Amino acid sequence: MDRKSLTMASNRGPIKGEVVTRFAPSPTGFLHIGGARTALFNWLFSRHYGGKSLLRIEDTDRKRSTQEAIDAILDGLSWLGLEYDEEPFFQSQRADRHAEVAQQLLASGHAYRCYATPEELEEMRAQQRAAKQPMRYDGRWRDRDPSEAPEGASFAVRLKTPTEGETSIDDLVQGRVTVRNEEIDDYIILRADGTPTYMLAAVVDDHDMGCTHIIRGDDHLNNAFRQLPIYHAMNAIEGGWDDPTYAHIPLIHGNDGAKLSKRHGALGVDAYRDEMGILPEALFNYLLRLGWGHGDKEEFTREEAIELFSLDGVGKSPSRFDIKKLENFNGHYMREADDTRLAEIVASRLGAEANVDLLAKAMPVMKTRAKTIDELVDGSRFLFATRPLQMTEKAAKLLTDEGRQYLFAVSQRLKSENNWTIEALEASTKALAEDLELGFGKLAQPMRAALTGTTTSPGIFDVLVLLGRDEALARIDAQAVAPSRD
RNA sequence: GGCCCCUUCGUCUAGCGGUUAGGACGCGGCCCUUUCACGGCUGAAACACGGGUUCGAUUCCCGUAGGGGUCACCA
Repeated sequence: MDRKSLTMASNRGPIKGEVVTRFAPSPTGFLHIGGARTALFNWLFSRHYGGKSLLRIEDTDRKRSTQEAIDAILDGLSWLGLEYDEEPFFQSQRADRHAEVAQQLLASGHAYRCYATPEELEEMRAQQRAAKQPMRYDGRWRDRDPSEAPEGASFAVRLKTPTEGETSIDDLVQGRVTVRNEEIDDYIILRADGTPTYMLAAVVDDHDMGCTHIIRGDDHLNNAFRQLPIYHAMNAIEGGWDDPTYAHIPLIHGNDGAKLSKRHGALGVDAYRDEMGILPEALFNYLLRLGWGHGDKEEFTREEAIELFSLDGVGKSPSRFDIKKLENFNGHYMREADDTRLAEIVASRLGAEANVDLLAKAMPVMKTRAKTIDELVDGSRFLFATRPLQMTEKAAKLLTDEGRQYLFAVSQRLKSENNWTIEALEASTKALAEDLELGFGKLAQPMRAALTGTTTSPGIFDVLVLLGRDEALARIDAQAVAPSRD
């Protein structure tokens, strides 16, 4: 089956094994939320059809590309579990190939030399701007005879794009989109210094990598109409350059509806992992649901996502990033997560004093009380606190004279309790409350303060058992005061 | 400014001519309860506006308004 019938079959889905997608970030910064979702959709799409997922680093802007950014992107992708079927391609290593295609285009008359200087072009745009005319290259060198070229002047190579008619794409997300060809100017494919521009490099790489589907942000929608003429020209020259199928997914906006920028929480995925304590499966699920839906279903495992994902479930309107919902997913996945795994993550943040075994034991009662790893870490600190405990303001208020006297009574009672289990401790503490004719809370809150230094914690008997008899009694005794005689 | 795209509760979304417009997050209430959570129940909350087409429009078409994207020898 050739590419054409593949495209035509797109509403029923491509044929298994023939799909090749790519994620093509430019390494000028971390992997942000929008890029991560684009990567996710590409990956899911090709996995769904049993195709190939490729990765291409668009590092042709050497000034802005950094190794740190490349590492951060690779790291973020693997953390999310998006693995690729081949080693990453580096666009900068393919400049010769790009130039080669530019020469083919030039030799065949699909491109031409433009001797206009940057200053000259800037002036042209200024005039267009002033006259409120569309700003585009006016084709001043398009039909000039090569003999008119200034002696020894440098030139850029421009693509000779069609001037009449119109071009339509059947975008898998946007539907049919049509643009008049006159809107597309003759843009530069090879700079005066002989290096390729993005517009050329992306097309050549997509073709050479065999990409069948181009899934990217809809900020590239206009680029499709600029890139297609290269496919058409090369197809005329040597054949085999069929149009790819496009899918332009809407962008993610910040909470205020503006484009997601660094100010708006366009953090790198590493920040969600390291600073907030988000689990990869939570971000995966959240990103999946941002712009894509499948009926009422909210939670998806990786396998379900691969099974159910399709581009016609992707909406056309931009969506806003909502940290609350991400946190909700995170809480959900933490509750499902393996206790030892969570304990290890928490321990690595707590440092030397942490004990993974104790954390793992505590995790069942800790993790229902946290939405992020950060909260889990904070909630776990009391386990490793040293006496005298730091009291929060609220906890200190609980330790009134009365409260301290209750603690004394509790201490007396628990010291005679040899069976240090939740059930036994609960039975004797509640019996004490009855003896004293007190509500159980009157005893529990001062205990919580004395044992944890805070007013919120897991159930008080869980705390008692987790700390162990000696430490628990020591903490209570540290705050207890014997009732005065009078 | 030209071109392109978008518009269902505050947010993410379901809906694909006839529904009491559904779910989730968040928010309020109740239950559970030793705190905080979790969990359960429950409540408030939306089809941007104006024209058509149609027996009937959230759904199809055209405008208006609002929002977004893009117009480099950046990617």
